Amino acid sequence: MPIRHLGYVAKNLELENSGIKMQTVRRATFDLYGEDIITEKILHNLNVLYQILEWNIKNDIYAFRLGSELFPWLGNYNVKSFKRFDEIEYECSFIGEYARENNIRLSFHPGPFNVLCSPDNTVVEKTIRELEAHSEIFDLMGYEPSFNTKINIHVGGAYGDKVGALEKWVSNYYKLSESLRQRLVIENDDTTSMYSVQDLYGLHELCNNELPITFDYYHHSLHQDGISEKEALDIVTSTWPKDIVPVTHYSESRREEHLKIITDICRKNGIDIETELPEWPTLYNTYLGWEMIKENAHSDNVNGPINTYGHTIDVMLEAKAKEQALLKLREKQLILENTNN
DNA sequence: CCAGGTCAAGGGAGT
DNA sequence: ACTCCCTTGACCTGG
Repeated sequence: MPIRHLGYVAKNLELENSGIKMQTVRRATFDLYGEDIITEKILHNLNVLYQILEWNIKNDIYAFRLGSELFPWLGNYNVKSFKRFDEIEYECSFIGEYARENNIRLSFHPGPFNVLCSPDNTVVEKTIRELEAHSEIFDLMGYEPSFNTKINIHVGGAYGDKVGALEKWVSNYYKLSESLRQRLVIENDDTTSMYSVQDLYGLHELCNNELPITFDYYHHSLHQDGISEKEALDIVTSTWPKDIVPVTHYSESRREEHLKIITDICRKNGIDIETELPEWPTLYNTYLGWEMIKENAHSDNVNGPINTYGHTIDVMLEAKAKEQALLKLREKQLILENTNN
């Protein structure tokens, strides 16, 4: 049973197509209407979330990442001071109870703008406020602080000096509340200037071995830093407490998916890519477009296999096609449990 | 009603 | 300097 829960993130396309979707507001709207519009959106979004969880249960999906837009402009207000806080609190605890009763694992992934090591103290202060606000939502949902309800971020900046940036990160990490630190986890990056699994293991040690690492398969493939996927997974799983199942993120390359679609079409129609493709201008132009796709862009769907190397983990799929991608992957059943290699 | 323009946050990479 | 990528496309407006 190597993958315990296979989950997806942020939204459900099927429900969205039937008009059930999260809402947010622009800054100007927030400034104009303040807590009234935020309250309205929060209550709406919690209702949508309930329907997503309900859909997930029906489809045997027991892990879901909450989008931060659940509470629009989180970190810019104290929800406890809102006139209708009672209602928000009630709905939150209802959701939390519902998720716990059904054994659903929830998590957050605050945006890439949360940078604990920024040289700009205003950014650090805003980051701390926003992360604490995420943690407080889990409090409202009735969760004890735990890595079961993780709040996942990246280091966020290197400034050409990873060591210095990490030192700064650690000093700010200890400014966070105890509750937040019992939820906060750190994820590996996809570029060499940023943080590999090994870099983060160093950070884990600097944080008294209390900061778990979320392993992102695809990011690792783009920034391996000299270690194999298996070695990386061995390392990251060791950073989680024994009684908590580690979480990993899984996605694939949009560029390769694009290329595969074109080559499949060509193969089916007997078109030789090297010599004959230019005779089909539309297809050819689409083909040429693949190089424009950024290397780190995510695909719509994923093919797997996801290799757990004998570890028991939860896997969050980060695919544009969301729950549809999950259903398709599950059909393919391409999940490996290798313990050797 | 819908397509297209625009947006709120920090940082890095590619052009 | 500008655009894309990451979290996550949704909001808002003009035709």
